[in-house]
Amino acid sequence: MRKAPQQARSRVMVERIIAAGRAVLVERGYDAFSTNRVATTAGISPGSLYQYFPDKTAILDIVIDRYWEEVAERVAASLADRIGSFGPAMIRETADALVVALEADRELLRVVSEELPIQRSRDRRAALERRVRELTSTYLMARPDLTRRPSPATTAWVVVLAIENLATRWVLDQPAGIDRDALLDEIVALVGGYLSA
Amino acid sequence: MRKAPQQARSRVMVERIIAAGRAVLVERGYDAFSTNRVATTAGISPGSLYQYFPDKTAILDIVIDRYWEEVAERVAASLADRIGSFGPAMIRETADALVVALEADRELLRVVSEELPIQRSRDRRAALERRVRELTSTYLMARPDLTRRPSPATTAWVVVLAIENLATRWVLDQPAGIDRDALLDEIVALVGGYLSA
DNA sequence: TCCTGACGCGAGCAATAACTCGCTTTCAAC
DNA sequence: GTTGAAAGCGAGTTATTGCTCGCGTCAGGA
Repeated sequence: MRKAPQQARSRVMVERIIAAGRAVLVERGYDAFSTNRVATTAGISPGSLYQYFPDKTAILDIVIDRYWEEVAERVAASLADRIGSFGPAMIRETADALVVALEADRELLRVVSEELPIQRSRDRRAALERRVRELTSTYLMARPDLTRRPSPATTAWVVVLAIENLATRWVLDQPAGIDRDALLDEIVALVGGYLSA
Repeated sequence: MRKAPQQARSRVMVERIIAAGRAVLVERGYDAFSTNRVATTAGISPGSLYQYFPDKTAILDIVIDRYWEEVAERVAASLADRIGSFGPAMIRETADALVVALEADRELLRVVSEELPIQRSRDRRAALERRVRELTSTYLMARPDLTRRPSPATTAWVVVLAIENLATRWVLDQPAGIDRDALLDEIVALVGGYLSA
């Protein structure tokens, strides 16, 4: 950020710009994400925009960061509720929390996952993924009775990737014949079967 | 294509343009994929480019189409070799064929998967995915003894998505501590465990 | 060899977009 | 109320890019 907003009106404007950025992204797509259009949508002038954001990508980054932050927070909250539980129920509930979090802003998920040059959101997403993977890995090391797989790190990699991808594709594609409960059944079967294979 | 090349030299040029398109994509990234740069890289003038391609996206589409075509062909060839076989060996060999096919042009895979606004390659990729899914689904219906999962369509969706994603991420991220054999072990365990869950 | 159409060229047009700068308006401390 | 700084404006600058068009060149059949 180029300069910290000091007065209340400017803090409001920064928020309006971010909100407008999200709106443009969702309603017009990434191609239409120009500084001029974001400014117009926010009801301000391009010059004002550049008082607080050094360039176009800074706005984009904040929108994306906030999105993943929100997803992470929701999943983390669900996990915190169930510390100590384990087995199929835990898998199911965690997957459910992820699906709910992704569904909360399906339109932005679509843009972020399918339209954006992924490089942009990659770092933040990878960081989130790594955190979850490490959590899973240490959990597996602490409870070796839960699986017959030899390497906790590898196992965590597989599980996290599989769940993340299934949840994302399900939310975006809404495949016919698979409702939410069916999806969770499949995820539990996939992960459960894998861990005891 | 705007006009069919008739003489040999123009046919050569069309190929040179496509090759240059691939090169620009791989070496400079999607952002640098401009018609002028593609023309310069091909050693021709922008005007010549437009004699055969109606617009920029036409070149891009051909490059991407050819990539997925090649991947599909390699996997299909591997499957054709093993018609009739089944079980863990088939899973392993098919996954292996996919990994090999994706590794053949890792750099282009990176651009196509991570840098391109996915919408571009989505149709072709989705078509390929659907073909494989339907194949898997009918196979599962013909051999209900192979799995305990109730819905062949859903099972195929899960299996294809999981394998595709694990293979792609492995090729692109080269995760430490997981070599090719380990990856295939994990895929076999994941899919095998799931089918008998 | 000549001629016609296919081929190829590259300067340049039109549109767009990121970003700036000189100016006015608003705020708040005194 | 005065004043200096912060906030806000929007026309304009610069750079890029997709694409065209008029003109010269080359291939190959007669």
